[in-house]
Amino acid sequence: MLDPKLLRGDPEKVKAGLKNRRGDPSLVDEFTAIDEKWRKLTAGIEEKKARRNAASEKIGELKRKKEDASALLAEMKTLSDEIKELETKQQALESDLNNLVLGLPNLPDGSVPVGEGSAENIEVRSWGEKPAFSFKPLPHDELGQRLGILDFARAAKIARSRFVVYRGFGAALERALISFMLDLHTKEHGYIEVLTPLLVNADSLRGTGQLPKFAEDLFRCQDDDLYLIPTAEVPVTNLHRDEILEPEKLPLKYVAYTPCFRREAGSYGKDVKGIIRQHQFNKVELVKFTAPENSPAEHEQLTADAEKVLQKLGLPYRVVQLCTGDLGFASAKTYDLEVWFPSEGAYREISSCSNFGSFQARRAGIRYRPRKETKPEFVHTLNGSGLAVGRTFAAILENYQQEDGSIVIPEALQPYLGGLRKFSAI
RNA sequence: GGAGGGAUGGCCGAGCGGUUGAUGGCGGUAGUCUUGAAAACUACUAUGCGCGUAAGCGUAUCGGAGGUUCGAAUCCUCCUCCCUCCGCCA
Repeated sequence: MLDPKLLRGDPEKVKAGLKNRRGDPSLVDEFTAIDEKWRKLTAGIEEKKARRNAASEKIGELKRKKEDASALLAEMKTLSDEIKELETKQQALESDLNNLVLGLPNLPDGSVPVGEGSAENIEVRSWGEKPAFSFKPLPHDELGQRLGILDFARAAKIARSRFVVYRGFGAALERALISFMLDLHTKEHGYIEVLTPLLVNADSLRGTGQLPKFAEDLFRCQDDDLYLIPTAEVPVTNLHRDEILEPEKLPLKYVAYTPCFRREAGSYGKDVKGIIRQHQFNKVELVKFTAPENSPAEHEQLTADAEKVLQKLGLPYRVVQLCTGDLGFASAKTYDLEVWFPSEGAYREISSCSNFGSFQARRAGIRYRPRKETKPEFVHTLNGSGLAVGRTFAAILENYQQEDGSIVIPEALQPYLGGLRKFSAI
């Protein structure tokens, strides 16, 4: 959520920011118009309430002295009715204002390149050497099926399309990746591991920005009004919703493994093959709460922490900075990590590391007190995948495939697979 | 699922229609005392919103949403969460 004071104080700046990220600047004018009405109305209501409060006190006094208060009483009756009527109008304005503000995306950070879409994203750096093959490298889904470790047909039978069954070594590899990532981030990067609910309420989704705008992307349990999480960002960031954090505890760093559930509405026909785009996938997520002045540095570090996973696994990747037009709804600045897929001869997103500034903190009421005597301020929140496990699985199959159809296990992963160095179909 | 009990400020805990934003305690901050510290004592110590350059003024907030009333932390209705007992269950 944007600061209403910024919306009021510098509407032109907000409009410019919205334009850059392909938002609708006219919403700012709409806000101003409703806000002005609201303020006028509110001032009137408060003035009436002040009168009522004063009179009520007097009535109490009169009654205690057993004097007659009926004239005042009658007067206050009509005043109270007036207030009630005005408050109905006020509530309508507030709800309009609220919906409007909750629908506004975050403003891009000043350091983000202006651009229309993914074509204008900027490669920041790349790492690793793309493997050279003396044969035509196969796509991961084909490898997985040949090795008997991925089963799409049966997953579609028991659920529907865009689900997968991991079998045998496949299941073990997925589990090994999860453990490896969690160990790396907890033991070497200082994150606290959390295991959260996978179902969350609407307040949580509003806090991180998935609601109200992106309801169609979520699986919802209608009877209970709970939603399956689309990312661990939701439960982990909301861990501290409506809290005031101790400044000495910042930065607070969490890592969480969770399955993620996405309806993928509107992506029909996109990535239909393989495990790149599934309704359910595993992800290890990094989440940070920081003081505002530290968030840029923490953002760089978080990105580096995610990169470390790819480096240890020996997977070639590049870091891309998203331009203003490609930024996610809540993000002020984002780096995508893209891993190399030999079968496609292309890099594909495997992690997205974002600084949300105070956008989520304001929605979710996450604050800290810089000093004992100062007022609480909103923290900055950041998060990034460290990494998307399914896509990491796919990248390993593709990058480590051998001509005989076997898969070489990256060294860092071997301890998690009982020392296995290579997997071949049985 | 059935029967009961509860939710109040950073925390504990009073209040149960009329200066109650809310007694008291703990914690915190500042000061007095002390060579220093502890102890003791004194003062201060919630947040949102509006108006105002500011001091400040107004208003709202006692789990949430409604209602009754001139006036609600206190009464009524619905909802959520927590606790105890029974049932069921991994």
